[in-house]
Amino acid sequence: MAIEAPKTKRGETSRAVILSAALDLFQERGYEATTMRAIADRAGVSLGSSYHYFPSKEHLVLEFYRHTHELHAAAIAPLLSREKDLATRLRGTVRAVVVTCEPFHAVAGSIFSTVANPSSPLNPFGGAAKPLRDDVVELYGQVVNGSDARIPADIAEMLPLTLWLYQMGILYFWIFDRSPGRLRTLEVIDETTDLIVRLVGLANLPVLRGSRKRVLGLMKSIVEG
Amino acid sequence: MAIEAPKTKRGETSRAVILSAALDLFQERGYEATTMRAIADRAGVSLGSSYHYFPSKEHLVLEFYRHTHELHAAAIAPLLSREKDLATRLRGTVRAVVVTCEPFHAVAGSIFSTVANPSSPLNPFGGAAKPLRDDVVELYGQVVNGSDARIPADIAEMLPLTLWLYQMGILYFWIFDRSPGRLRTLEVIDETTDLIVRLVGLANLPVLRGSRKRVLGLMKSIVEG
DNA sequence: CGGTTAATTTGAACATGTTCAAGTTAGAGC
DNA sequence: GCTCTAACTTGAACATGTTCAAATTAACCG
Repeated sequence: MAIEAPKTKRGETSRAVILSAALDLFQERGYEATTMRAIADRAGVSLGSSYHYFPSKEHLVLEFYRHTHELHAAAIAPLLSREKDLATRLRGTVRAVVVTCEPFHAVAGSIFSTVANPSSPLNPFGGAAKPLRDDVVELYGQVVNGSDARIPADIAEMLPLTLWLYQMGILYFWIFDRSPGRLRTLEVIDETTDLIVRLVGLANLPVLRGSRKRVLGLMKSIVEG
Repeated sequence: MAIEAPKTKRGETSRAVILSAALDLFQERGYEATTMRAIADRAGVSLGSSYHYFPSKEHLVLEFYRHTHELHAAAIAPLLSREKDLATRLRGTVRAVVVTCEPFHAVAGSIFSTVANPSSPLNPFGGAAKPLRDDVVELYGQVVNGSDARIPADIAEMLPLTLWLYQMGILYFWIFDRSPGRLRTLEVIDETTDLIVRLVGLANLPVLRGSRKRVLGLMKSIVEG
Protein backbone atom coordinates (compact mmCIF):
# COMPACT_ATOMS: atom_id res chain seq x y z
CA MET A 1 0.00 0.00 0.00
CA ALA A 2 2.71 2.45 0.95
CA ILE A 3 4.78 3.92 -1.85
CA GLU A 4 8.11 2.15 -2.09
CA ALA A 5 11.07 4.48 -2.06
CA PRO A 6 14.06 3.19 -4.01
CA LYS A 7 17.08 2.45 -1.82
CA THR A 8 19.54 2.11 -4.61
CA LYS A 9 20.91 4.03 -7.54
CA ARG A 10 19.53 1.40 -9.81
CA GLY A 11 16.19 1.60 -8.07
CA GLU A 12 16.02 5.33 -8.51
CA THR A 13 16.73 5.01 -12.20
CA SER A 14 14.09 2.36 -12.63
CA ARG A 15 11.50 4.37 -10.80
CA ALA A 16 12.26 7.47 -12.83
CA VAL A 17 12.15 5.68 -16.15
CA ILE A 18 8.85 4.00 -15.32
CA LEU A 19 7.28 7.26 -14.24
CA SER A 20 8.53 9.04 -17.32
CA ALA A 21 7.12 6.36 -19.58
CA ALA A 22 3.80 6.56 -17.78
CA LEU A 23 3.55 10.33 -18.10
CA ASP A 24 4.35 10.13 -21.79
CA LEU A 25 1.80 7.44 -22.45
CA PHE A 26 -0.92 9.11 -20.41
CA GLN A 27 -0.55 12.15 -22.62
CA GLU A 28 -0.35 10.17 -25.82
CA ARG A 29 -3.22 7.80 -25.27
CA GLY A 30 -5.09 8.87 -22.19
CA TYR A 31 -5.30 7.20 -18.83
CA GLU A 32 -7.49 4.23 -19.58
CA ALA A 33 -5.94 3.42 -22.93
CA THR A 34 -2.54 3.22 -21.29
CA THR A 35 -1.93 -0.28 -20.00
CA MET A 36 0.51 -1.16 -17.31
CA ARG A 37 2.14 -3.49 -19.80
CA ALA A 38 2.64 -0.65 -22.25
CA ILE A 39 4.23 1.44 -19.52
CA ALA A 40 6.57 -1.39 -18.56
CA ASP A 41 7.41 -1.99 -22.21
CA ARG A 42 8.30 1.59 -22.94
CA ALA A 43 10.27 1.83 -19.72
CA GLY A 44 12.14 -1.29 -20.69
CA VAL A 45 11.30 -3.12 -17.48
CA SER A 46 9.02 -5.97 -16.62
CA LEU A 47 5.44 -5.63 -15.54
CA GLY A 48 6.22 -6.74 -12.03
CA SER A 49 8.90 -4.13 -11.68
CA SER A 50 6.43 -1.34 -12.22
CA TYR A 51 4.40 -2.65 -9.34
CA HIS A 52 7.46 -2.69 -7.16
CA TYR A 53 7.63 1.11 -7.32
CA PHE A 54 3.99 2.03 -7.80
CA PRO A 55 1.46 -0.02 -5.88
CA SER A 56 -1.19 0.66 -8.49
CA LYS A 57 -1.90 2.46 -11.70
CA GLU A 58 -3.60 5.15 -9.66
CA HIS A 59 -0.40 5.93 -7.83
CA LEU A 60 1.15 6.84 -11.12
CA VAL A 61 -1.57 9.41 -11.57
CA LEU A 62 -0.69 10.99 -8.27
CA GLU A 63 2.79 11.66 -9.59
CA PHE A 64 1.21 12.98 -12.73
CA TYR A 65 -0.70 15.50 -10.64
CA ARG A 66 2.36 16.53 -8.74
CA HIS A 67 4.05 17.12 -12.04
CA THR A 68 1.37 19.51 -13.28
CA HIS A 69 1.25 21.25 -9.93
CA GLU A 70 4.92 22.05 -10.21
CA LEU A 71 4.44 23.37 -13.72
CA HIS A 72 1.62 25.51 -12.45
CA ALA A 73 3.52 26.90 -9.48
CA ALA A 74 6.42 27.82 -11.72
CA ALA A 75 4.12 29.45 -14.25
CA ILE A 76 2.53 31.84 -11.80
CA ALA A 77 5.61 32.75 -9.76
CA PRO A 78 6.30 35.94 -11.75
CA LEU A 79 2.71 37.07 -11.45
CA LEU A 80 2.62 36.54 -7.73
CA SER A 81 5.80 38.50 -7.11
CA ARG A 82 4.75 41.43 -9.32
CA GLU A 83 1.03 41.89 -8.94
CA LYS A 84 -0.75 43.09 -5.80
CA ASP A 85 -4.39 43.26 -6.85
CA LEU A 86 -6.26 40.25 -5.52
CA ALA A 87 -8.64 39.85 -8.45
CA THR A 88 -5.75 39.94 -10.90
CA ARG A 89 -3.71 37.48 -8.88
CA LEU A 90 -6.61 35.11 -8.54
CA ARG A 91 -7.62 35.34 -12.19
CA GLY A 92 -4.06 34.77 -13.34
CA THR A 93 -3.60 31.84 -11.03
CA VAL A 94 -6.72 29.99 -12.06
CA ARG A 95 -6.22 30.78 -15.72
CA ALA A 96 -2.76 29.29 -15.38
CA VAL A 97 -4.25 26.09 -14.00
CA VAL A 98 -6.26 25.35 -17.09
CA VAL A 99 -3.50 26.52 -19.40
CA THR A 100 -1.03 24.23 -17.66
CA CYS A 101 -3.42 21.32 -17.77
CA GLU A 102 -4.44 21.84 -21.39
CA PRO A 103 -2.10 19.16 -22.80
CA PHE A 104 -3.82 16.66 -20.55
CA HIS A 105 -7.38 17.66 -21.31
CA ALA A 106 -8.21 14.36 -22.95
CA VAL A 107 -6.88 12.43 -19.97
CA ALA A 108 -8.41 14.61 -17.34
CA GLY A 109 -11.85 13.08 -17.29
CA SER A 110 -10.92 9.61 -16.25
CA ILE A 111 -8.33 10.93 -13.87
CA PHE A 112 -10.88 13.14 -12.21
CA SER A 113 -13.18 10.25 -11.55
CA THR A 114 -10.36 8.18 -10.14
CA VAL A 115 -9.48 11.01 -7.83
CA ALA A 116 -13.08 11.59 -6.77
CA ASN A 117 -13.38 8.03 -5.50
CA PRO A 118 -13.37 8.26 -1.71
CA SER A 119 -11.75 4.88 -1.38
CA SER A 120 -8.93 5.81 -3.73
CA PRO A 121 -5.58 6.64 -2.17
CA LEU A 122 -5.62 9.63 -4.48
CA ASN A 123 -8.70 11.20 -3.01
CA PRO A 124 -7.71 14.74 -2.06
CA PHE A 125 -9.84 14.73 1.07
CA GLY A 126 -7.64 12.27 2.82
CA GLY A 127 -4.74 9.93 2.73
CA ALA A 128 -1.92 9.77 0.26
CA ALA A 129 -2.82 12.93 -1.59
CA LYS A 130 -2.69 15.15 1.50
CA PRO A 131 0.82 16.55 0.95
CA LEU A 132 -0.05 17.65 -2.57
CA ARG A 133 -3.34 19.16 -1.48
CA ASP A 134 -1.57 21.07 1.26
CA ASP A 135 0.80 22.46 -1.33
CA VAL A 136 -2.04 23.69 -3.49
CA VAL A 137 -3.90 25.23 -0.56
CA GLU A 138 -0.68 26.88 0.51
CA LEU A 139 -0.31 28.29 -2.99
CA TYR A 140 -3.71 29.93 -2.70
CA GLY A 141 -2.60 31.20 0.68
CA GLN A 142 0.14 33.09 -1.14
CA VAL A 143 -2.34 34.40 -3.68
CA VAL A 144 -4.45 35.86 -0.91
CA ASN A 145 -1.80 36.98 1.54
CA GLY A 146 0.47 38.51 -1.06
CA SER A 147 -2.28 40.83 -2.23
CA ASP A 148 -3.07 44.30 -0.95
CA ALA A 149 -6.69 43.39 -0.25
CA ARG A 150 -7.79 43.93 3.31
CA ILE A 151 -9.63 40.80 4.27
CA PRO A 152 -11.23 40.08 7.64
CA ALA A 153 -9.24 37.52 9.58
CA ASP A 154 -12.02 34.94 9.75
CA ILE A 155 -12.42 35.02 5.99
CA ALA A 156 -8.71 35.02 5.29
CA GLU A 157 -8.41 31.87 7.34
CA MET A 158 -10.82 29.85 5.22
CA LEU A 159 -10.25 31.49 1.88
CA PRO A 160 -7.29 29.43 0.61
CA LEU A 161 -9.11 26.16 1.20
CA THR A 162 -12.22 27.57 -0.41
CA LEU A 163 -10.25 28.65 -3.45
CA TRP A 164 -8.72 25.21 -3.75
CA LEU A 165 -12.23 23.78 -3.81
CA TYR A 166 -13.23 26.42 -6.31
CA GLN A 167 -10.30 25.44 -8.51
CA MET A 168 -11.51 21.85 -8.51
CA GLY A 169 -14.89 23.06 -9.65
CA ILE A 170 -13.31 25.02 -12.47
CA LEU A 171 -11.32 21.99 -13.52
CA TYR A 172 -14.44 19.91 -13.62
CA PHE A 173 -16.11 22.51 -15.80
CA TRP A 174 -13.03 22.65 -17.99
CA ILE A 175 -13.15 18.89 -18.54
CA PHE A 176 -16.54 19.28 -20.18
CA ASP A 177 -15.58 22.36 -22.14
CA ARG A 178 -15.55 21.67 -25.88
CA SER A 179 -15.30 25.30 -26.97
CA PRO A 180 -12.39 26.27 -29.26
CA GLY A 181 -9.32 27.15 -27.26
CA ARG A 182 -11.29 26.35 -24.13
CA LEU A 183 -12.44 29.98 -24.24
CA ARG A 184 -15.63 29.21 -22.39
CA THR A 185 -13.68 28.13 -19.32
CA LEU A 186 -11.54 31.24 -19.43
CA GLU A 187 -14.65 33.41 -19.55
CA VAL A 188 -16.12 31.60 -16.59
CA ILE A 189 -12.87 32.04 -14.70
CA ASP A 190 -12.82 35.75 -15.36
CA GLU A 191 -16.38 36.17 -14.24
CA THR A 192 -16.18 33.98 -11.17
CA THR A 193 -12.87 35.24 -9.83
CA ASP A 194 -14.18 38.77 -10.09
CA LEU A 195 -17.37 37.74 -8.35
CA ILE A 196 -15.47 36.05 -5.56
CA VAL A 197 -13.41 39.13 -4.83
CA ARG A 198 -16.54 41.25 -4.97
CA LEU A 199 -18.40 39.00 -2.54
CA VAL A 200 -15.48 38.87 -0.14
CA GLY A 201 -15.66 42.66 -0.11
CA LEU A 202 -19.38 42.62 0.54
CA ALA A 203 -19.07 40.21 3.41
CA ASN A 204 -18.33 43.10 5.75
CA LEU A 205 -21.79 44.56 5.30
CA PRO A 206 -23.74 44.50 8.56
CA VAL A 207 -26.67 42.62 6.98
CA LEU A 208 -24.37 39.84 5.90
CA ARG A 209 -22.49 39.56 9.15
CA GLY A 210 -24.73 36.90 10.63
CA SER A 211 -24.68 34.64 7.61
CA ARG A 212 -20.97 35.11 7.17
CA LYS A 213 -20.29 33.97 10.71
CA ARG A 214 -22.48 30.97 10.19
CA VAL A 215 -20.91 30.01 6.89
CA LEU A 216 -17.39 30.32 8.21
CA GLY A 217 -18.25 28.52 11.42
CA LEU A 218 -19.73 25.66 9.45
CA MET A 219 -16.73 25.39 7.17
CA LYS A 220 -14.38 25.42 10.10
CA SER A 221 -16.25 22.69 11.92
CA ILE A 222 -16.25 20.59 8.77
CA VAL A 223 -12.54 20.99 8.20
CA GLU A 224 -11.73 20.10 11.78
CA GLY A 225 -14.12 17.15 12.03
CA MET B 1 -24.30 1.47 -26.17
CA ALA B 2 -28.04 1.97 -26.00
CA ILE B 3 -29.94 0.10 -23.35
CA GLU B 4 -31.61 -2.93 -24.84
CA ALA B 5 -35.30 -3.11 -24.13
CA PRO B 6 -36.67 -6.64 -23.92
CA LYS B 7 -39.11 -7.45 -26.69
CA THR B 8 -40.47 -10.57 -25.14
CA LYS B 9 -42.11 -11.80 -21.98
CA ARG B 10 -39.12 -14.00 -21.40
CA GLY B 11 -36.81 -11.06 -21.99
CA GLU B 12 -38.61 -8.91 -19.47
CA THR B 13 -38.35 -11.61 -16.87
CA SER B 14 -34.66 -12.09 -17.51
CA ARG B 15 -33.95 -8.39 -17.32
CA ALA B 16 -35.87 -8.05 -14.08
CA VAL B 17 -34.21 -11.01 -12.43
CA ILE B 18 -30.75 -9.80 -13.42
CA LEU B 19 -31.43 -6.31 -12.11
CA SER B 20 -32.83 -7.65 -8.88
CA ALA B 21 -29.81 -9.85 -8.35
CA ALA B 22 -27.52 -6.91 -9.02
CA LEU B 23 -29.29 -4.60 -6.56
CA ASP B 24 -29.15 -7.28 -3.88
CA LEU B 25 -25.48 -7.96 -4.41
CA PHE B 26 -24.52 -4.29 -4.54
CA GLN B 27 -26.06 -3.89 -1.12
CA GLU B 28 -24.58 -7.05 0.26
CA ARG B 29 -21.03 -6.67 -0.96
CA GLY B 30 -20.64 -3.23 -2.47
CA TYR B 31 -20.19 -2.23 -6.08
CA GLU B 32 -16.66 -3.33 -6.74
CA ALA B 33 -16.87 -6.58 -4.82
CA THR B 34 -19.86 -7.59 -6.90
CA THR B 35 -18.72 -9.34 -10.04
CA MET B 36 -20.74 -9.68 -13.17
CA ARG B 37 -20.36 -13.41 -12.83
CA ALA B 38 -21.86 -13.32 -9.35
CA ILE B 39 -24.79 -11.32 -10.64
CA ALA B 40 -25.36 -13.77 -13.46
CA ASP B 41 -25.05 -16.69 -11.06
CA ARG B 42 -27.57 -15.36 -8.62
CA ALA B 43 -29.93 -14.43 -11.42
CA GLY B 44 -29.59 -17.93 -12.79
CA VAL B 45 -28.52 -16.77 -16.22
CA SER B 46 -25.28 -16.82 -18.09
CA LEU B 47 -22.70 -14.07 -18.07
CA GLY B 48 -23.40 -13.15 -21.65
CA SER B 49 -27.09 -12.80 -20.98
CA SER B 50 -26.46 -10.03 -18.46
CA TYR B 51 -24.62 -8.11 -21.12
CA HIS B 52 -27.53 -8.54 -23.48
CA TYR B 53 -29.69 -6.37 -21.24
CA PHE B 54 -27.11 -4.11 -19.61
CA PRO B 55 -24.29 -2.90 -21.83
CA SER B 56 -21.98 -2.55 -18.85
CA LYS B 57 -21.79 -2.90 -15.12
CA GLU B 58 -22.22 0.84 -14.86
CA HIS B 59 -25.61 0.67 -16.50
CA LEU B 60 -26.76 -1.50 -13.66
CA VAL B 61 -25.81 1.29 -11.30
CA LEU B 62 -28.01 3.69 -13.18
CA GLU B 63 -30.98 1.49 -12.40
CA PHE B 64 -29.80 1.37 -8.83
CA TYR B 65 -29.98 5.16 -8.73
CA ARG B 66 -33.41 5.23 -10.22
CA HIS B 67 -34.49 2.80 -7.55
CA THR B 68 -33.33 5.01 -4.69
CA HIS B 69 -34.80 8.07 -6.35
CA GLU B 70 -38.20 6.45 -6.38
CA LEU B 71 -37.85 5.51 -2.73
CA HIS B 72 -36.92 9.09 -1.98
CA ALA B 73 -39.78 10.63 -3.92
CA ALA B 74 -42.23 8.36 -2.16
CA ALA B 75 -40.73 9.16 1.23
CA ILE B 76 -41.18 12.92 0.95
CA ALA B 77 -44.58 13.00 -0.74
CA PRO B 78 -46.49 13.47 2.53
CA LEU B 79 -44.18 16.27 3.63
CA LEU B 80 -44.54 18.12 0.36
CA SER B 81 -48.31 17.98 0.39
CA ARG B 82 -48.60 19.07 4.00
CA GLU B 83 -45.86 21.60 4.68
CA LYS B 84 -45.65 25.11 3.20
CA ASP B 85 -42.54 26.54 4.82
CA LEU B 86 -39.63 26.45 2.39
CA ALA B 87 -36.92 25.80 4.96
CA THR B 88 -38.88 22.91 6.41
CA ARG B 89 -39.63 21.43 3.01
CA LEU B 90 -36.02 21.69 1.94
CA ARG B 91 -34.63 20.29 5.17
CA GLY B 92 -37.04 17.39 5.10
CA THR B 93 -36.28 16.63 1.49
CA VAL B 94 -32.53 16.57 1.86
CA ARG B 95 -32.68 14.68 5.13
CA ALA B 96 -34.79 12.11 3.36
CA VAL B 97 -32.11 11.70 0.71
CA VAL B 98 -29.48 10.54 3.15
CA VAL B 99 -31.95 8.48 5.14
CA THR B 100 -33.07 6.73 1.97
CA CYS B 101 -29.52 6.12 0.86
CA GLU B 102 -28.30 4.92 4.24
CA PRO B 103 -28.50 1.20 3.39
CA PHE B 104 -26.17 1.85 0.49
CA HIS B 105 -23.64 3.94 2.35
CA ALA B 106 -20.88 1.41 1.94
CA VAL B 107 -21.49 1.19 -1.80
CA ALA B 108 -21.90 4.88 -2.37
CA GLY B 109 -18.26 5.80 -2.63
CA SER B 110 -17.35 3.74 -5.63
CA ILE B 111 -20.65 4.51 -7.27
CA PHE B 112 -20.06 8.20 -6.84
CA SER B 113 -16.73 8.03 -8.56
CA THR B 114 -18.21 6.04 -11.41
CA VAL B 115 -20.88 8.65 -11.81
CA ALA B 116 -18.42 11.54 -11.65
CA ASN B 117 -16.53 10.22 -14.63
CA PRO B 118 -17.36 12.52 -17.54
CA SER B 119 -16.94 9.72 -20.04
CA SER B 120 -19.31 7.47 -18.18
CA PRO B 121 -22.79 7.09 -19.58
CA LEU B 122 -23.94 7.63 -16.02
CA ASN B 123 -22.54 11.11 -15.71
CA PRO B 124 -25.43 13.31 -14.64
CA PHE B 125 -24.26 16.23 -16.75
CA GLY B 126 -25.10 14.53 -19.98
CA GLY B 127 -26.21 11.46 -21.79
CA ALA B 128 -27.95 8.44 -20.43
CA ALA B 129 -28.55 9.84 -16.99
CA LYS B 130 -30.43 12.90 -18.21
CA PRO B 131 -33.95 11.58 -17.62
CA LEU B 132 -33.18 10.72 -14.05
CA ARG B 133 -31.50 14.06 -13.42
CA ASP B 134 -34.48 15.87 -14.84
CA ASP B 135 -36.70 13.97 -12.45
CA VAL B 136 -34.61 15.04 -9.48
CA VAL B 137 -34.45 18.66 -10.59
CA GLU B 138 -38.19 18.57 -11.11
CA LEU B 139 -38.59 17.25 -7.59
CA TYR B 140 -36.72 20.26 -6.22
CA GLY B 141 -38.94 22.39 -8.41
CA GLN B 142 -41.87 21.04 -6.41
CA VAL B 143 -40.07 21.74 -3.16
CA VAL B 144 -39.64 25.37 -4.15
CA ASN B 145 -42.87 26.05 -5.96
CA GLY B 146 -45.07 24.31 -3.45
CA SER B 147 -43.81 26.53 -0.66
CA ASP B 148 -45.28 29.86 0.45
CA ALA B 149 -41.94 31.62 0.05
CA ARG B 150 -42.00 34.59 -2.27
CA ILE B 151 -38.99 34.19 -4.47
CA PRO B 152 -37.93 36.52 -7.29
CA ALA B 153 -38.56 34.96 -10.67
CA ASP B 154 -34.91 34.94 -11.76
CA ILE B 155 -33.90 33.06 -8.64
CA ALA B 156 -36.84 30.69 -8.76
CA GLU B 157 -35.78 29.73 -12.25
CA MET B 158 -32.31 28.55 -11.27
CA LEU B 159 -33.04 27.35 -7.76
CA PRO B 160 -34.13 23.77 -8.50
CA LEU B 161 -31.01 23.05 -10.51
CA THR B 162 -28.89 24.66 -7.81
CA LEU B 163 -30.52 22.55 -5.14
CA TRP B 164 -29.88 19.41 -7.14
CA LEU B 165 -26.23 20.36 -7.25
CA TYR B 166 -26.33 21.11 -3.55
CA GLN B 167 -27.80 17.68 -2.91
CA MET B 168 -24.89 16.09 -4.73
CA GLY B 169 -22.52 18.00 -2.48
CA ILE B 170 -24.36 16.77 0.60
CA LEU B 171 -24.19 13.21 -0.67
CA TYR B 172 -20.46 13.52 -1.18
CA PHE B 173 -20.08 14.79 2.36
CA TRP B 174 -22.27 11.98 3.62
CA ILE B 175 -20.07 9.40 1.93
CA PHE B 176 -17.18 10.51 4.10
CA ASP B 177 -19.25 10.79 7.23
CA ARG B 178 -18.22 8.22 9.84
CA SER B 179 -20.17 9.70 12.73
CA PRO B 180 -22.64 7.45 14.56
CA GLY B 181 -26.02 7.49 12.87
CA ARG B 182 -24.55 9.86 10.30
CA LEU B 183 -25.53 12.64 12.68
CA ARG B 184 -22.85 14.93 11.36
CA THR B 185 -24.44 15.00 7.93
CA LEU B 186 -27.85 15.72 9.37
CA GLU B 187 -26.44 18.65 11.30
CA VAL B 188 -24.80 20.02 8.18
CA ILE B 189 -28.06 19.63 6.30
CA ASP B 190 -29.97 21.54 8.94
CA GLU B 191 -27.47 24.34 8.95
CA THR B 192 -27.03 24.63 5.20
CA THR B 193 -30.70 24.40 4.23
CA ASP B 194 -31.45 27.15 6.71
CA LEU B 195 -28.60 29.22 5.31
CA ILE B 196 -29.78 28.74 1.76
CA VAL B 197 -33.27 29.96 2.55
CA ARG B 198 -31.79 32.88 4.45
CA LEU B 199 -29.53 33.88 1.60
CA VAL B 200 -32.31 33.60 -0.94
CA GLY B 201 -34.20 36.06 1.22
CA LEU B 202 -31.23 38.42 1.41
CA ALA B 203 -30.74 38.38 -2.36
CA ASN B 204 -33.34 41.12 -2.69
CA LEU B 205 -31.18 43.63 -0.84
CA PRO B 206 -30.16 46.49 -3.10
CA VAL B 207 -26.44 46.01 -2.39
CA LEU B 208 -26.63 42.41 -3.54
CA ARG B 209 -28.68 43.11 -6.65
CA GLY B 210 -25.67 43.48 -8.94
CA SER B 211 -23.91 40.32 -7.80
CA ARG B 212 -27.14 38.40 -7.90
CA LYS B 213 -27.77 39.34 -11.51
CA ARG B 214 -24.26 38.34 -12.39
CA VAL B 215 -24.39 35.00 -10.60
CA LEU B 216 -27.71 34.08 -12.14
CA GLY B 217 -26.66 35.24 -15.57
CA LEU B 218 -23.55 33.13 -15.35
CA MET B 219 -25.44 30.07 -14.24
CA LYS B 220 -27.95 30.50 -17.01
CA SER B 221 -25.29 30.82 -19.65
CA ILE B 222 -23.56 27.71 -18.37
CA VAL B 223 -26.73 25.66 -18.37
CA GLU B 224 -27.60 26.73 -21.88
CA GLY B 225 -24.09 26.30 -23.29
C1' DC C 1 -47.73 -28.52 -38.59
C1' DG C 2 -43.36 -26.84 -40.94
C1' DG C 3 -40.49 -23.11 -41.77
C1' DT C 4 -38.51 -18.75 -41.09
C1' DT C 5 -36.99 -15.10 -38.50
C1' DA C 6 -35.87 -12.42 -34.60
C1' DA C 7 -34.95 -12.57 -29.84
C1' DT C 8 -32.50 -14.68 -26.46
C1' DT C 9 -28.90 -17.47 -24.33
C1' DT C 10 -24.52 -19.40 -23.92
C1' DG C 11 -19.68 -20.05 -22.79
C1' DA C 12 -15.29 -19.58 -24.58
C1' DA C 13 -11.94 -16.11 -25.49
C1' DC C 14 -9.69 -11.73 -24.72
C1' DA C 15 -7.55 -7.62 -22.32
C1' DT C 16 -5.83 -5.75 -18.45
C1' DG C 17 -4.93 -4.56 -13.37
C1' DT C 18 -2.78 -7.03 -9.78
C1' DT C 19 -0.24 -10.65 -7.00
C1' DC C 20 3.46 -13.52 -5.88
C1' DA C 21 7.07 -16.87 -5.44
C1' DA C 22 11.26 -17.50 -7.38
C1' DG C 23 15.32 -15.80 -9.62
C1' DT C 24 19.04 -12.21 -10.22
C1' DT C 25 21.94 -8.38 -8.94
C1' DA C 26 24.72 -5.34 -6.29
C1' DG C 27 26.93 -3.66 -2.52
C1' DA C 28 28.50 -4.07 2.48
C1' DG C 29 31.42 -6.44 5.65
C1' DC C 30 35.20 -9.22 6.22
C1' DG D 1 37.86 -11.66 -3.61
C1' DC D 2 34.07 -14.10 -1.06
C1' DT D 3 29.82 -14.25 1.19
C1' DC D 4 25.57 -12.75 2.59
C1' DT D 5 21.67 -10.00 2.59
C1' DA D 6 18.58 -6.77 0.96
C1' DA D 7 17.03 -4.75 -3.07
C1' DC D 8 15.49 -5.48 -7.32
C1' DT D 9 13.52 -8.03 -11.37
C1' DT D 10 10.87 -11.30 -13.64
C1' DG D 11 7.05 -13.68 -15.83
C1' DA D 12 3.51 -16.74 -14.97
C1' DA D 13 -0.91 -16.92 -12.86
C1' DC D 14 -5.26 -14.95 -11.35
C1' DA D 15 -9.69 -12.20 -11.31
C1' DT D 16 -12.83 -9.75 -13.66
C1' DG D 17 -15.15 -6.59 -17.21
C1' DT D 18 -16.25 -7.23 -21.89
C1' DT D 19 -16.93 -9.22 -26.68
C1' DC D 20 -18.68 -12.33 -29.96
C1' DA D 21 -19.99 -16.05 -32.92
C1' DA D 22 -22.66 -19.90 -32.51
C1' DA D 23 -26.55 -22.39 -30.49
C1' DT D 24 -31.18 -22.34 -28.75
C1' DT D 25 -35.80 -20.78 -28.15
C1' DA D 26 -40.12 -18.71 -29.19
C1' DA D 27 -43.37 -16.76 -32.04
C1' DC D 28 -45.49 -15.70 -36.12
C1' DC D 29 -47.02 -17.01 -40.99
C1' DG D 30 -48.66 -20.01 -44.50
